[in-house]
Amino acid sequence: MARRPAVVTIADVAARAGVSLSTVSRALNGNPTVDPALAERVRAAAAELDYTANPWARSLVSGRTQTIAVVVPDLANPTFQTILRGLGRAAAADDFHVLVSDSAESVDAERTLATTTRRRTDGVILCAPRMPQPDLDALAATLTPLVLVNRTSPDVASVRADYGAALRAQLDDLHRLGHRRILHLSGAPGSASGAQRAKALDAFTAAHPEVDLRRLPCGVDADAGAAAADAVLDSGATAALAFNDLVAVGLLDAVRRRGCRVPDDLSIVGFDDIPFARFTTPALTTAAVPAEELGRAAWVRMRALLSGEAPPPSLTLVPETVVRATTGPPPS
Amino acid sequence: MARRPAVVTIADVAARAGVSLSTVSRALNGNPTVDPALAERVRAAAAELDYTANPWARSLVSGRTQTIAVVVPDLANPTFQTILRGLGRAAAADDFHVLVSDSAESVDAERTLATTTRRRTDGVILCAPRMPQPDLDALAATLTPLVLVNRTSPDVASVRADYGAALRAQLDDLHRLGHRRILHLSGAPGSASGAQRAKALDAFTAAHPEVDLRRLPCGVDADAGAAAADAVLDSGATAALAFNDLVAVGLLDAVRRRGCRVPDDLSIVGFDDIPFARFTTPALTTAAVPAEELGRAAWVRMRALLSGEAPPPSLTLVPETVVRATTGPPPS
DNA sequence: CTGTTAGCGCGTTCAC
DNA sequence: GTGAACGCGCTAACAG
Repeated sequence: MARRPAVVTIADVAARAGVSLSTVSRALNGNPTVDPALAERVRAAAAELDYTANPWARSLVSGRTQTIAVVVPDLANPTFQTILRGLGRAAAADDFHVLVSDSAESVDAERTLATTTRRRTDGVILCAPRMPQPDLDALAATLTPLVLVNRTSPDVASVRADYGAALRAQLDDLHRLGHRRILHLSGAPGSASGAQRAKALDAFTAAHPEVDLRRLPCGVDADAGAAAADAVLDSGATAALAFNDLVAVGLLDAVRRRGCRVPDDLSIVGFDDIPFARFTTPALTTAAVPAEELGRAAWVRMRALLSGEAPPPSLTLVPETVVRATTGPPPS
Repeated sequence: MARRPAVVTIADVAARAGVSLSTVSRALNGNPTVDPALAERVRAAAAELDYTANPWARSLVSGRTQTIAVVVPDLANPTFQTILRGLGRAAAADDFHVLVSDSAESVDAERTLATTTRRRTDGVILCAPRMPQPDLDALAATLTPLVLVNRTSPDVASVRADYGAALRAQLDDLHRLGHRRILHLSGAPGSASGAQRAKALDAFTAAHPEVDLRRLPCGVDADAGAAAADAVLDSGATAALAFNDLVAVGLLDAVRRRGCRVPDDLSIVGFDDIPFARFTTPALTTAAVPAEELGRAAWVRMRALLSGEAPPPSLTLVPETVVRATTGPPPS
């Protein structure tokens, strides 16, 4: 049984202003074909009654909700938090609301959530780093408007960071410092950025046969980084590149507890530049993924899509290397 | 002009199953007065057509949206992120959606957002740490169902951490260690938890006249903590209690850069136990606010409210002190 | 320029 | 047990 809250409807406003429903609707929606005097009277009545159009009724007829859906794998990940924040604030500035869902790292949930939340919103912005490409393409075909974050699919608007380019820069920096035994903590298998990075790794190996560049499968959080500490130390590598800052932080802490000096004994490089990267000891060298900017850019594309315009071209930002204090020359 | 996407409606299902609209509606809503065989036929038809009821039409008639609104001051704050995560996952488990808004630390925006998002959802969960109590009470009177996080108001469901009790415990620990000159970095003025803490500070001062306990106004983020470093060092205090871990982290980093040894020269205590607190150097002593649990508990109360039940009593969790390595005896 | 009318897609009384 | 009809609150055609 519906609790029907006693709210004021357009009929109340019409009665108070002494006009018809349509006039109220037109006046409040800024339709220019209304007599300015009447429009003013309507606005006054609406204000006195504290009237706001029922969003569901409005959506039912207009097909629009002023709301977008955002799907992320895990709200505990600083990068997604930051993307969400940038996105949310940008959308709010355009009077749009944001429906978030956290897929708990489940690709199935991502697919389901994207579809179900689409039904209650005007479009979806999807972060699905580990969804297989064919699945993503198939999903994208059924989902519009859609903006992808850190993924691409044919004819789909997207914004992404160039993980490959940034990794290349990090490798070059390490090489320039003299490192010849480098370990890459590769994160969970199957991620899209992981593929970009694998390519960069391959290219680097081809270009620098003198470098022993190995990969170590690994998780994506601080615990995973800590768990990898022994393997990293045993590997004899002089530098470790972490999948992200969380992994780097966990690794840094764990190796230091084992008496390893960073960067004297081991250089550590993160990825993302989360807010805390500045505050590790030593401060973490990393690549700054402009997550807030990605969020804003995703909104800009969604907004264009919603107004039927062609969205700005897909955006690729290359994370800038920020050298702090966890990197240095290899031990001699 | 409404883009009317070609979606299947209840009428399509009815036609396919060879029954009336009402039967489809009843069958799909589990109304027991439908012939089981018919119900099955309807479900089959719905499945084949991949039918889902239009949520806006459903909301329009039922008055329910399966969505709740969450308003937070800043999505960049780890505590709110964690609350949101716990809340979101709990709500999702009950098939509810979450509409988030970030007020950008503006009390005005909090008020507005709470009201406007209420109209598109079934209830709101409000984190408004700095809204003056009279304003909060007034807002609460117009907003139902409502669950407050870290605030209370007469007859309003709420979940909170007991900042006073936790601060008391921290002060006792410091006193037991021998500290007699203690500085409290009090955060932005006007926050509710700030008031609780002020009381705890007053009580401690009354009970321990031998202790020089001072307060230093301060912001709520790492930059604020860093900015307070000189003042803290000049004060001659042997221990500093930060408003939250962000402030503590900023302070810790800044004093160490100035050559101050922590905890030998200065003990630092945080508040919240954000994920990163384990990874500072030294690891941060703090009070663990169970943010994820608060989020879950907020949802449990909202769910009760939504089903017309009396919500569980207001919850007050006392953050547990977690002693790590930034605290020790004062310098002798 | 304004009022009347007809849906938007669904849940839910009512009769049958 | 099932179907027809109404109405949720609003916008957009259509007259006037």
